[in-house]
Amino acid sequence: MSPKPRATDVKDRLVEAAIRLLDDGGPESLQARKLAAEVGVSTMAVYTHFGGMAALVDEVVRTGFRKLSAALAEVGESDDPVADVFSLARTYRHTVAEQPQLFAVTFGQIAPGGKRATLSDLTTEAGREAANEGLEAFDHIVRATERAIEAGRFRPTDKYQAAAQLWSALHGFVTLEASGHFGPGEQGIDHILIPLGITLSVGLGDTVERAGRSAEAARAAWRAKTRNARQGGND
Amino acid sequence: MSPKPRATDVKDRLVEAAIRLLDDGGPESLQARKLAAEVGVSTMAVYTHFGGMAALVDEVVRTGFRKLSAALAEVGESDDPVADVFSLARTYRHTVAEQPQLFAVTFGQIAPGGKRATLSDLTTEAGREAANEGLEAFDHIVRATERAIEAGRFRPTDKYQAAAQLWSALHGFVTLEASGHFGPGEQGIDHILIPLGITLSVGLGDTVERAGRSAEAARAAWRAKTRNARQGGND
DNA sequence: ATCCAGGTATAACAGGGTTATGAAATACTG
DNA sequence: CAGTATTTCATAACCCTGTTATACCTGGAT
Repeated sequence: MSPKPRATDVKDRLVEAAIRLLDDGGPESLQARKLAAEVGVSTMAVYTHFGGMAALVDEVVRTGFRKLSAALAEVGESDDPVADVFSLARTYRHTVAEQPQLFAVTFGQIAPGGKRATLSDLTTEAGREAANEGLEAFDHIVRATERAIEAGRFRPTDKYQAAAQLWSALHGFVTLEASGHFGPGEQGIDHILIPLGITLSVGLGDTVERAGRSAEAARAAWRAKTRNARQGGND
Repeated sequence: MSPKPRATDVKDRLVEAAIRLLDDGGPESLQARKLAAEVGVSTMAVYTHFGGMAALVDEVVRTGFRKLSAALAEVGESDDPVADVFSLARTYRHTVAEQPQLFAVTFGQIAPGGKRATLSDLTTEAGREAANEGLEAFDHIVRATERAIEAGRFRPTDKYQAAAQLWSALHGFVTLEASGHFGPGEQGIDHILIPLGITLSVGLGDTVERAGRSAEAARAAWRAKTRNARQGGND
């Protein structure tokens, strides 16, 4: 079945190098020749392993969604589902802000070579898997929303509909922030994202006081987590 | 001062042709040679009038923001500012959905050739003007928010902060819808966008009943407008 | 009539993705 | 163990796209 798997990790190394080039030099650096030079192979590797640059980019997109989904999975579930929503928002925003170039590609917004990525016209296998990973990321928001409804914090409504509202708002903020609105640095979080979360929570049925306390709890949890991460040394 | 203004409208025709190519064939169709063929000139025209494809794309971006701003300006101001917010949302969504390729470029999300457009690294004059036009579009939301606060519908808060929340949510919905989530057609409007607007209005201080009535008023106004547009024949 | 300045076409160059081809390396087969 | 098939990879070319160098042409100024 496998006559010559001489260096099978070339495929993975190509994807890793692609993300590295992307982070460093933006989409214009994501070129077959640079990629090959980075890994130490010829450009043919791109075609034997992926079939072309488009499919390799699909794989990069898939990796982005997987990273996002993994980051959201790490948030876990506390006994305050609304605080969990705020934690998911902070994590979503942080993950994207850390690798803006990767996620610009991931969200189908930039595509090296000028291709569009409408999720409907995903042809490659990796592209379809990427769409699934994206839904998986969304599912974390759905579950937190469901628990908020069950806990009586949100009015009983369709959980997907409510989660889609939260996702829209969160994604819009992250996108606009990444595009340079809301100024540089982290000021957009306190000035817009957290107030936006409170507005939505209240609009979905929570009280201003409880939503505010949940936002504060999520902020404390976030500080503790980043402090541990810095002490721990990784990331 | 003007030695040979033989066909000065070439510049405008290039931008028009660029948008046409974009709408029809996506960003990959936006090429200097196709553009020149479409207008009936040589590729040199791109360089004498713009200096390169990048500057031409900046001009396309500027046109997109101007269209958006003009569409929002047409909404006008009624005596129900919250209904105006809903009307702005419908208009924003409709304008983008009508020319998804154009606005994918406009929002700096796709850039033919794989360039990024972070608003911070806009070098050309057209790029800076585009950013201003974008702020102008945002200003329509700010003004409606301001009137909602003055009318006592929204709690007194910073109008920019509240408007940024509305903008994030609206932009996020439009972006995700354009990427293919929320399914095809217009179902996302009733299922997500309008409920999202009600959620935000309530969260910002309005009552559920009044927000719902404003949403309904905006829907009626929208139907009347589209009916007139169809009868009128244009668009 | 002559000169000059700017727009234009032509043709070449540069740098991307892609492909044809052959060599090298491994697993299966006898 | 020899041979064969199959997969990976390097080389070199090909095509397409943005860009540029150059000469021409046009229209107004002198």
